[in-house]
Amino acid sequence: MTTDLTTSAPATGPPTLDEVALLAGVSRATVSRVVNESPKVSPEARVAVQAAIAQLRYVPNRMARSLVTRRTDTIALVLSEPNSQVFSDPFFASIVHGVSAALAETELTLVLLTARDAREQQKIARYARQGHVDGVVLMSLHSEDLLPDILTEAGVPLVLCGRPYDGRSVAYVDADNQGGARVATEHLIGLGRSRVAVLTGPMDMIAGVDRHAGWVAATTDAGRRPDPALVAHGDFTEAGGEAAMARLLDQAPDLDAVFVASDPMAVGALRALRAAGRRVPEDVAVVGFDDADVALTSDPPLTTVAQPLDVMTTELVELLGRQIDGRAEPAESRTCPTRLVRRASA
Amino acid sequence: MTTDLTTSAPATGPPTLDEVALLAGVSRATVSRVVNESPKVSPEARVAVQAAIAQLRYVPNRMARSLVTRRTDTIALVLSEPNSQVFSDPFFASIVHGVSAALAETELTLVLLTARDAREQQKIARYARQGHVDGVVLMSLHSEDLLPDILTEAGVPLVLCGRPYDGRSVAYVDADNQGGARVATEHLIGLGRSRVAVLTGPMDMIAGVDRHAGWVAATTDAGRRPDPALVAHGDFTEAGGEAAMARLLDQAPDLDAVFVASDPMAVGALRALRAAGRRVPEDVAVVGFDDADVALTSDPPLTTVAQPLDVMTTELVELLGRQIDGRAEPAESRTCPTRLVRRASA
DNA sequence: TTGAAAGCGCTAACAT
DNA sequence: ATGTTAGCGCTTTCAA
Repeated sequence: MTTDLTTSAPATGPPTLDEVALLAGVSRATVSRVVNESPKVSPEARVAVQAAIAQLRYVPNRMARSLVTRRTDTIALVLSEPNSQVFSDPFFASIVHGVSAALAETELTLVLLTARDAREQQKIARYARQGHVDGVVLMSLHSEDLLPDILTEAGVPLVLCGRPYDGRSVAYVDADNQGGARVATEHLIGLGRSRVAVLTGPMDMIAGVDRHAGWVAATTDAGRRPDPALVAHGDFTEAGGEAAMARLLDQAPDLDAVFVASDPMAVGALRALRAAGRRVPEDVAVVGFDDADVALTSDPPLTTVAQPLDVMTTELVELLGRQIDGRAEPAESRTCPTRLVRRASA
Repeated sequence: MTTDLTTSAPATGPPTLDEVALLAGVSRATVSRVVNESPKVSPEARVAVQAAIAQLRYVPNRMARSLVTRRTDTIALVLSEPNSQVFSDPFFASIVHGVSAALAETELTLVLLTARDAREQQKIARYARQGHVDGVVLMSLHSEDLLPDILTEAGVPLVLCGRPYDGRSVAYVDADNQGGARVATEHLIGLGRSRVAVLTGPMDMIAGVDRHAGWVAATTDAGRRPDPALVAHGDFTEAGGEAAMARLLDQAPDLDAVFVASDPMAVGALRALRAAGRRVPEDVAVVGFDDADVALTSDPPLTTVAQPLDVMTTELVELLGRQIDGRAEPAESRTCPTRLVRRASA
């Protein structure tokens, strides 16, 4: 099954650099230069090579190339989360969309990897260590994740989407959750509301913690005591928001404003408020937190804290790129500002 | 920057086979045999090599291996669909979950790729042609997709998830949509209903076409004329289902049963029925089509046609595996039977 | 500007 | 059972 090199016998598999070189009447090196757009090639040679490439439908073998360049030109976006329905999370979908949009201009390819359990995490770690990707963007939503350590220790360029729960030294990009929550709360206070509640997320997610902290800070700064009765935790879902809002109304019937720390929860909260006969915003002013880069299509339209998802995804690939190129400070991170988007209601 | 081969100087990058061999006091070939679990290795050698591997934290370089084996041990699941919110589609999420579960037992890795436009399709085609993956499972929901042709023509093993719209000769795995729709309709007719409507999907999706065809077949077989007034098309979404149901009630106020061709649409349809003051199932009997392998948690619970997603995903990887190993008939395909799951209501 | 030659890290005959 | 050897397809000095 040895290929006869002396004849121009039809190739066994896909065409190689040598076959192109043969057809174009130049050397391998010249073909390589053309493929890699080196300027040091004569126009005639270039044309001949390009013709040969087209004729043979030549595509460079990335494995062979990677072997020498040590680059794969692909980065992984890994979703480390046991719950498989995270796909349905609009925030996740938006991040995927943003990152791949940021990569669209590039020659880089994005591969999506999911790790539902420790075993799959190991598999991904192996995949990365084996040199399949140049770097990884990790969306890890909870605290007990092995991947950051494994990857860092293995020297795989890594940027987290979302600040790590513990203060570990890893590069990350996050929205300014605390600042956003603070602005939202201040807005509500500025509206003259006296009992401003917060419907925050689970406290094992940093976003939940930070958004709660922002409410506490704004409340304290206004010279008020952060009343525990004004706090309820949802799970960032619509149903969770509805239940938590009901609890809040129970704990503090006199509340006249609420900052809801995610937009699905806000939809649920509005439903609970309606069910309780409270009017929005006359009776209760509501500010939401936009997790999905989508204007909240609620009824009534809500003022929201918007996350700059486009900025975040851009920073994500920018930072990862710097790490890959070796021109990044250790654990260089970004916290992207949010902004308050005022809509009709409050 | 040349590595000094005469000394055991600390390696520049990750450890290589040679370094392991040196440390274990054997040859490269023996290390390779241990790594690849060849039986032709003495216990002593094996132990020594394993120790060296552990000590050096050696991980084989997949690029180098692929270059010679011509295998990457990774397959791609590509989602070819312009609408980026497909991620939210529970059917898609279920397929991803099922395929990766089927692969969990294997050494194969699954990478997810998305193609929102022609440009991204080309990028993916290139990615596959460059030898990054051993094969691809393609979820292409609409008809005008370039990828099947490009990949087939490039000789990339390919299995479609869902029957291709045109009768092209490609391997695919699909649910028996027509059979399922037929059974659902027959069930409704068997219930004694005389005006059985259908709320089907868009006709540029084969699933929509097939499910509609099943309704037509069952209706005709029952000696009835398929009344156009009893047909409405949704877009497989909840909102689309609600709107289409409203249209249906408008076109045929006398309908007393409806087969709804997707479960999100069924949820919407129930809402529309409720809004119109129709009672389910007394007034209108409803059968849904379960796209997400999730028991419909509707109110009231609905009898549904269940797709065997676990079977489908298993077949998907099985078929692709056969193609990769070169032991598959050309365009060998599977149509997986559905079954009717009766619940309280109808 | 071009070509010749030396590998990248690994597997797979082929010897031994 | 083990080592030696020859590449896989490509990039990249180094000469010419």
